[in-house]
Amino acid sequence: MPGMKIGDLATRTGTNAPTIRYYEEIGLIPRADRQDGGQRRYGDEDVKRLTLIRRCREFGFPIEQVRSLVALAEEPGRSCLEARDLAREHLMAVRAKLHELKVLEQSLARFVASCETACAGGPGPDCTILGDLATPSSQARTLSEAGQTARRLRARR
Amino acid sequence: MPGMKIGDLATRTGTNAPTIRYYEEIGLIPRADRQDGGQRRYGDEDVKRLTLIRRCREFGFPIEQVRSLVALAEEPGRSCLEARDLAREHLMAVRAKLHELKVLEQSLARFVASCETACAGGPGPDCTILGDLATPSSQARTLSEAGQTARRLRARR
DNA sequence: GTAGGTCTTCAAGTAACTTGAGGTTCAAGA
DNA sequence: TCTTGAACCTCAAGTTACTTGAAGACCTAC
Repeated sequence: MPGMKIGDLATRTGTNAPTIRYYEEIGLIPRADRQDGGQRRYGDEDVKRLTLIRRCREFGFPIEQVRSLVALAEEPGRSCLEARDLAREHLMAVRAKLHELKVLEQSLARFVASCETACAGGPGPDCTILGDLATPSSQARTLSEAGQTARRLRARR
Repeated sequence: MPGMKIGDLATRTGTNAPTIRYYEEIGLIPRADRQDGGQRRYGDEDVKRLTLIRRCREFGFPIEQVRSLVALAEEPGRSCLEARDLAREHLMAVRAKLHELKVLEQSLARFVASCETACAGGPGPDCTILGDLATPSSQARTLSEAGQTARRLRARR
């Protein structure tokens, strides 16, 4: 009776139940306590852990990267500098993604807006505005650099 | 001699060459012109198309979603309203992601900063700050809602 | 003309889930 | 107390989106 079951944890963290079982299987989260019938029970720290995991996964950080971040979060006695460096690298990658995402957002917003005014009703023939969406970003290297970062992060386990 | 080869397109868009071949195979990009020896040649519009594709993929939009967006970008005569609606849905999803990413960025930044001051040198024992990273976001539903959106977008082909 | 880097196809491998089958558990209502 | 239906269990197979490898062809530069 203490703690929530897998379905509750799932809805609270925006994860599917099978995914949670999968994470347990690969050891990304610790094996959950079972009650008599064998059903898993979870507590608040499981919500926290899984939230962190999902947030990272949502933005393309590979499981192995997430695993090391989670490990740092769990063992507080470990080298603080190591944690900081890992977090800093993570942060840089996140910022690169943030930048790219803003570019995408602006292009889309501009597209929707011009759609609104251009073809107010019928099928407009001059709706080539999407071309704008596809222009390589100002520096023309941001995308590939973000890729680089991601790949580098992946490489170092 | 006209146009660039696959390696050039790859570096310009931050894509691997095999991925480009794969995209051609599944029909996400049109079959490239070949020169005598059978090697693919690309032009500027290929850079644009692939940039758009990669930008969308980078943020988790499934291939089939990207396919329809690209299709809209190619056929300008098509229903403008349809394009707008699709783009608008896309935009909402992007904004949700943007919000989540900002939360992640701030948590990471705060973590790095407090690491800086707390353990300026040796291994600090009180480095439990990572717990902060894992707190469910303010509304406690943002993450799952973003998931919802993504799933809905995926569902409608 | 030959060396090496880049290209070709095709097949198999990988990551991170997702879905399905077939059965068990549990809380709630009759 | 019994029963029924939703939610759980395990295990296996399927899916998406690539990635890697093998074995060979091409092409530019010396």
